[in-house]
Amino acid sequence: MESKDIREAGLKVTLPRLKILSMLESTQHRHLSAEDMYKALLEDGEEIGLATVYRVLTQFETAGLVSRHHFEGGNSVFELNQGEHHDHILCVKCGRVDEFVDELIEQRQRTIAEKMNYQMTDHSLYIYGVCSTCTQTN
Amino acid sequence: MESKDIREAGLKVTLPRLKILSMLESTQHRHLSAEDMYKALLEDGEEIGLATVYRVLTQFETAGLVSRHHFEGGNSVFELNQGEHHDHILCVKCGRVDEFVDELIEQRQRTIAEKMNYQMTDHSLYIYGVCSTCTQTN
DNA sequence: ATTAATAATAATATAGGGTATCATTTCAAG
DNA sequence: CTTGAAATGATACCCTATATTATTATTAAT
Repeated sequence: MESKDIREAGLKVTLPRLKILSMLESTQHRHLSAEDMYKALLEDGEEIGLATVYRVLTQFETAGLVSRHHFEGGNSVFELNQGEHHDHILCVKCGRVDEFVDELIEQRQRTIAEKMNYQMTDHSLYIYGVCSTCTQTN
Repeated sequence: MESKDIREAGLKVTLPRLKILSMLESTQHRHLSAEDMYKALLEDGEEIGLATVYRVLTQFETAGLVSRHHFEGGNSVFELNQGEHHDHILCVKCGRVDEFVDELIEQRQRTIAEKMNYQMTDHSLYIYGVCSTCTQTN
């Protein structure tokens, strides 16, 4: 019942929003760019404009339904907010994305912000590397 | 003697490159966007094109002389590589940028990459918040 | 110093991600 | 249903950054 989430965000329940939300829920590739989604929707026979995809994703982000990530050297990528906060490790060769949680790093960041007299609002941590598959292949 | 660095990078020593390098060395604002530098050069009466600024900075990055950072919601920012590696904490209100080093976080990142079978090549950590000045002012 | 080979520059066009505009369509409350 | 408000889709546009290319500057060899 995704329509509930949309309604609770103060948005009308429309076909594009339902499609985009369900795509984010269902896909194995949980980190998708707006362009990715646009193309996938086209292939599914949905006539949804690219502008709408961007607009809806921005609204979802504002409503706290999704997060936007700016991975190095690529487009922005969107991810459904579910489960606990996590950071990302990604392969610079194949683009694979994995997630991890590390409470020690989280704490340490809070400590640093305090020490430097910042009221922390957010943080982003990306680890880049070559995944095991790509290491073996090459 | 900045010309040595440029020559060692396999690049010809030209006026634009000298100007850009010395600007990165001298400024208090050690984190500058290409646009920032372009404007500053214009004000100094230098006739250096924006494309050249971008080109030179990319070459410097390739040569390992500077690092490029993608701060949230702004242009790319360039910084001279000197001293040890550090991460950044920045103010979402005034754009102030501070640096910090935390060996514990560094280690932890390496451990995580290992555990997840990634050969780590790089990482980026940005903490966002409101700096002390902006907290008081508002 | 001159010169020739080569690389770099400046100006401009172009690319690419993302947003603004606006006429048309869709939703949902009565 | 009807109707007003909100959302959509098409397109134009903005902005950062890169590609193109004729001209200019640098360097190494004379």
